[in-house]
Amino acid sequence: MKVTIYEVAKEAGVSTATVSKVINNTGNMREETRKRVLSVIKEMNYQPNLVASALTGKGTQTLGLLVPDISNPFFSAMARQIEDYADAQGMSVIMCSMDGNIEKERKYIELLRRKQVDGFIIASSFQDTNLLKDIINQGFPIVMLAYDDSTIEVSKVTIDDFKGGYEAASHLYAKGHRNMAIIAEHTNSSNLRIYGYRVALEGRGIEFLDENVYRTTASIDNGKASFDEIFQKENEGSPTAIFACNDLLAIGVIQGATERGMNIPGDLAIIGFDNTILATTTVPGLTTISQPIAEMAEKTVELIITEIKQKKKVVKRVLFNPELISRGTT
Amino acid sequence: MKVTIYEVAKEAGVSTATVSKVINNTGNMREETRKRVLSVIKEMNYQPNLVASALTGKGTQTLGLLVPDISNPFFSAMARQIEDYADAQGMSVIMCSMDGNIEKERKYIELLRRKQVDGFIIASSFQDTNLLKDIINQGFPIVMLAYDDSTIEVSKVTIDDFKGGYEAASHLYAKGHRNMAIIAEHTNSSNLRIYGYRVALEGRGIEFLDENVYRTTASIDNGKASFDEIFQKENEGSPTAIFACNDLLAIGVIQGATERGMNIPGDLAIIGFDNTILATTTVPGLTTISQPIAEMAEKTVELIITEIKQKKKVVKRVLFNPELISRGTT
DNA sequence: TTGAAAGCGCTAACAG
DNA sequence: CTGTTAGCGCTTTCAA
Repeated sequence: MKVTIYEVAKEAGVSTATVSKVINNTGNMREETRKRVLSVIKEMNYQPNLVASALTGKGTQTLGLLVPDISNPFFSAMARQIEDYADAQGMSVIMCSMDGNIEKERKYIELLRRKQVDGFIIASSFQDTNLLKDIINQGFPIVMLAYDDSTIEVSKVTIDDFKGGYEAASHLYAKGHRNMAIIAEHTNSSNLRIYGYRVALEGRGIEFLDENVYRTTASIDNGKASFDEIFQKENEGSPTAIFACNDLLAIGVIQGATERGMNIPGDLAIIGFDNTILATTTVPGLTTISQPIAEMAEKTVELIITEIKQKKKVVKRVLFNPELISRGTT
Repeated sequence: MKVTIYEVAKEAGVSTATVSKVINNTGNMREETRKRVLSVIKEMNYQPNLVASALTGKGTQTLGLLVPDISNPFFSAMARQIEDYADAQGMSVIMCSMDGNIEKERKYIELLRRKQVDGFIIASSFQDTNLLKDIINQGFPIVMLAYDDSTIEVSKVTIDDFKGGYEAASHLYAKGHRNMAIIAEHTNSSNLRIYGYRVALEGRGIEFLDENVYRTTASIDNGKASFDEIFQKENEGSPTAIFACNDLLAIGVIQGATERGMNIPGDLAIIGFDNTILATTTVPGLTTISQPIAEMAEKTVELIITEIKQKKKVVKRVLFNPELISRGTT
């Protein structure tokens, strides 16, 4: 049988209240008593039952992390950092991959609610924002990470997507490119990146053409498909550079270009976004826009924990700076 | 205020016992009663508190997943599958990255114990096996995934590492290589892979030399460092092929070789292990030995859940077959 | 078919 | 400084 606070109390010759106090370092008591209880705890290898403790109102010390797909290197890198910072605060994290699927979103949100998680971290995107609004109304702390939906009033930690797009375009321009295409997702952040890219180009007198924007969803295969689409218009005006809104897409482009025997960056320059591990494994290495994942994760955890502790809603926006990592593809 | 089973009971004009029965689909009752309770539940948007339910003895419906590092693509792929299969059984998973760090192992194990997880999945490796033995003795269900330590008596789901090594060597031999090196980790599974590799070579009359085995830990940088080590012996007998015991190491080798201007696979053939997403992003693609991650994850979840439900230890060993995925590096 | 009531293990007034 | 006790929200006999 598992040892409970009662056994410890009896063995130490005190009440459960006293034991509870030493566990939680609350209240005062004679040093001698504390010592004795402590030694009994150790001797019996007593492990407080956090479920019972949670039931009395002290939270579950667990966070729900909702990402599109934990097996995507960008999110797993993010998850890892979140795990570390959360753990440093005594919090565990339950991971949930949504796959952009509304049904999964509903199921997971409900499950986490029932499990009484202390807060939610929503990363990157979410389809059914009404679900989010519901839990916000129910008073659950939420922080959005790398995801900005202005209709949702919660703290948000994001990168400056506009600036990222601007820098990508500026970099390509500096390398001499005048005709470029962009492969983007159907997301808010992609839109901002496109906008930054556009402003950078127009500021340099280059016309921005909507037809040079290709939309798809993040995957290597889709990147390759977009590449094919771009280059099957066998016209003379093919772009000399492509800005992909994430590394996965950029790698698809690299693969497509390589298959066609194109030289990178000679025939085609490529720049990605996110600076995932994948950007370091290609040959040549992928030039990309880096997000400071660790700092973003740290800030996210800090915000959510603050909100949990204060037991009142806080709404802050924290914006991080993107950084261009120049490698071989440009 | 959150709505509890009491409010529901009162509103429906029944006792909490009855509400509990309809939630859990237990006991019998008039259909009309059930209907009425159900409608009140819906109308009040009642969400049963799983923490309270856990306290009464019905488990927490959560699993602890202990991996070396969730940001490593192999483990994040694994985690994703485990999450899916666990969720299908109504279980959540708390992720924990150990980093091969004994202190973290101790902390996480203790935390998960206190949180009353229903079971543990230990993936790939673990330093302090005594911790494992302790929780086994305390009756916690455990399954080991892609990790075989014969001193620990629990269910295990692994790949046939011997066969994987054997096939890697056979493949290289078939491609005409006679002088090869192997980069391995300090793990049991690496040892088995080396052994399979050795048997394959010796069976073909090739002498196996211990000096051709390089040991390190999994990372791209270490792979590159091992490559350098192999080729800095500027002797004439440099290997024409390298078998790396995982994709990360293999990619380090690709990078090292590329930097030296070597042609792959012309000057050097490379084969990895795991078939992670990284193997698809290199150019040329990395030939590697694939582990059936989805099936392994499914089996793992099945075993742990069976053990949890039966409330008694079961010890099974499930072995999966590796598969050679031939790409451009050989 | 339904309900009363005793827990599950811990916490937090409150009293002594 | 320490203990008594009433919950936290749900489940589960056992009676009725």
